[in-house]
Amino acid sequence: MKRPTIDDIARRAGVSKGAVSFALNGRPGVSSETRRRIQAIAAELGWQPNSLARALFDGRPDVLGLVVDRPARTLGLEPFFMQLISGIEATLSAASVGLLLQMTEDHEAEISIYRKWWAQHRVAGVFVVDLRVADARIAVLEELRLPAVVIGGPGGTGRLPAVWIDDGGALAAVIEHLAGLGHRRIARVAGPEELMHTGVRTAAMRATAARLGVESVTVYADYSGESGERATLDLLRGPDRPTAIVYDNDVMAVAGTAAAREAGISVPGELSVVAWDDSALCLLARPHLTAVSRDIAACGAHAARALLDLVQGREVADARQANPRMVGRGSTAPVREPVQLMVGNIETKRV
Amino acid sequence: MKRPTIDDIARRAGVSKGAVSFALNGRPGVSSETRRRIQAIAAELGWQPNSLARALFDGRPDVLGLVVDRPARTLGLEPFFMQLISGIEATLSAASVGLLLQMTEDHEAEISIYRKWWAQHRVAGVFVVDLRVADARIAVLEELRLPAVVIGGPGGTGRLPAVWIDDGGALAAVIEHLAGLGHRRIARVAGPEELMHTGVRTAAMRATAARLGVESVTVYADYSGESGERATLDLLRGPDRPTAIVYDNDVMAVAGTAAAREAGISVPGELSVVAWDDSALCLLARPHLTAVSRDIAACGAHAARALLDLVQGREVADARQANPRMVGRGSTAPVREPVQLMVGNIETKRV
DNA sequence: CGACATATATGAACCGGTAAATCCAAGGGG
DNA sequence: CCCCTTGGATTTACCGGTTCATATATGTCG
Repeated sequence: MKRPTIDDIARRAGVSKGAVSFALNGRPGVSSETRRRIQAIAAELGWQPNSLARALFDGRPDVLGLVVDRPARTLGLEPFFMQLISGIEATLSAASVGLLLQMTEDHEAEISIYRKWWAQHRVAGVFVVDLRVADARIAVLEELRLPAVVIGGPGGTGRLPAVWIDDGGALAAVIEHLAGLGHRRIARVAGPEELMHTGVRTAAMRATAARLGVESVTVYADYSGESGERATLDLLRGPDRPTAIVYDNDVMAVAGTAAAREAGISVPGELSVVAWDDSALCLLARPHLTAVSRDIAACGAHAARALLDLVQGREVADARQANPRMVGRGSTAPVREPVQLMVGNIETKRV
Repeated sequence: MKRPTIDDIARRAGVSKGAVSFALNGRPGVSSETRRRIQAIAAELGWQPNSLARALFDGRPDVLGLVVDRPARTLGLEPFFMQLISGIEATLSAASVGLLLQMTEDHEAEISIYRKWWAQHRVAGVFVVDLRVADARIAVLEELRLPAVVIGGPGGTGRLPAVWIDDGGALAAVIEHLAGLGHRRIARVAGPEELMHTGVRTAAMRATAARLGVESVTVYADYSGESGERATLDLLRGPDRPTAIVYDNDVMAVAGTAAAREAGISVPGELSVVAWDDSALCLLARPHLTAVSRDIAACGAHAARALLDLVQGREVADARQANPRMVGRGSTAPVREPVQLMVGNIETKRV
């Protein structure tokens, strides 16, 4: 099957190539009569612009790129990416812009992918995810002048526009909720320390805990179920056993909950659990997990719109997304009597 | 930053554009001395071919496409796609070929994406997943002569090469295993009936059950946790309660197991459970789920190699991937005494 | 009625590669 | 000494669009 070109249309319409281009792109230079005729022929032939020719001319393809740099092992269960991608995709496909996806397991490799994409004119811009503290990608993208939108932040994104969800506020709300239930020793099993939002949450946790006068401790894991399990058991066997644990993703929360119960610690009786990212996983676990729910797809959609704008040379401002909210379920409960009493006493004395 | 072109190199080397092209593509027509000089300059300038110009010339971009047509809701937890994509990606990125990803929630829409991709010269070929019975995509792709490799089958793929995993054999092995444990009433919570591999598994189940003289029943669900839960409860409350259930994916298996236990049915005491797709999810559940383990990433990698070959005009044969194997864990056990005795009696009488 | 603006269309250049055709000089054979 | 081959390079056309400079007609106005 041969794909029609504007030359075919021009011949059929008995006009020049240029006229066809004008007619199909809605720019002046052809009579409305001719325009209609040309459009009719184009429709009849099923003509579609050759994206390569177009992109070659204006030096920029209508494709945006996303590099995912996480071990495939932890990626599979992580609903985050699929949701993010589906949000991005919804916006891009409406704009007839493609999404180029590449996976890697190495920060340096990711940077060289950007360089390559840029040099080969493969993408007009990129989405940056999993922002790190002092992220090396930022400087490279600025140097290349490759349009980029960072999903994450705020801060640490240089001159690149950022789209983010207020993790700090959400974590504060979680701590407040737990403190309200009487918890006085709250632990958190966090994601990798080098990730920016891990730091944001840690800071928020520290501040909120201090404000409310509760103890807090953060241990770092890698988002995988095994790491969550290990971290949980360490916390539960340690000297000051927490009465509540907040997890930085739902995979670790589910694994941690199962591990705790196997160790004979009832959830939520002796331990309350809060998950981050409210995916179906939280409903697969028993009890159902209380979780922080964020609209990740909406965030992706917003980032996509921002990047489309940026590529077209428009100014783009940083944007905080709708606040996450906590969905209460069966994994959180008031602290049990003995502990509560003791704490109560202390509190009473203080008053 | 300006990206160097072969013209820049030609000027620097004091030769013509053509000479540079020959030198950099390793074709005859330049002396080895000149070739070295040109290559050195190209390396120094950090030249990379403009993929658009190249693709425009030979009418085919070095990009392959994948359309994922599943509701975003069930996609998130489905480790299948991430594993498949990561396998595909590993092969493609080694070959410097991009992967264009698009999501949709509509079979018809998927077909029009193919037409559009083809008409716009966006991809050189596509991967087809979730093969259906009498799949409408096959004819369209053949008509367009768009190179395509079907991940799924065998059969029903027309003239398109297929790469598949032997689901039928694996299901037979599972039934044999369960029958060996004494199970005589085995149910299966399957994926959507319109999917080809669902049918393959159903046929294998029926045949194996008949051969071994066990009862089998299949009910259809949609891969989501809720649907798995519902199907499980229906089976357990029905007249002939099965003593074992095989699930077509791990999400439904986990949900089903949890639902059964909540209904007071012990796993594996009163009910054995086998999951399909051995992801981390199976280890998050309690008890750990016995599962059919397939190397999905390897399958994706193979499909990618096949499609790369196909795009370059080489003949590609159908290929069955390494057989899946069953990983025994805590969710399967011999049938309990009362049932086993009863069945035993019947069997004895028959003999 | 001639000068001039306007509308409509054409032709050619360009984007950055690839490849076929052509050119040129050196070397070999008759 | 001339013809022919051959290696090494150049020229040129082409892929399929976009756009700019340039032609023609048409109409307007002084």
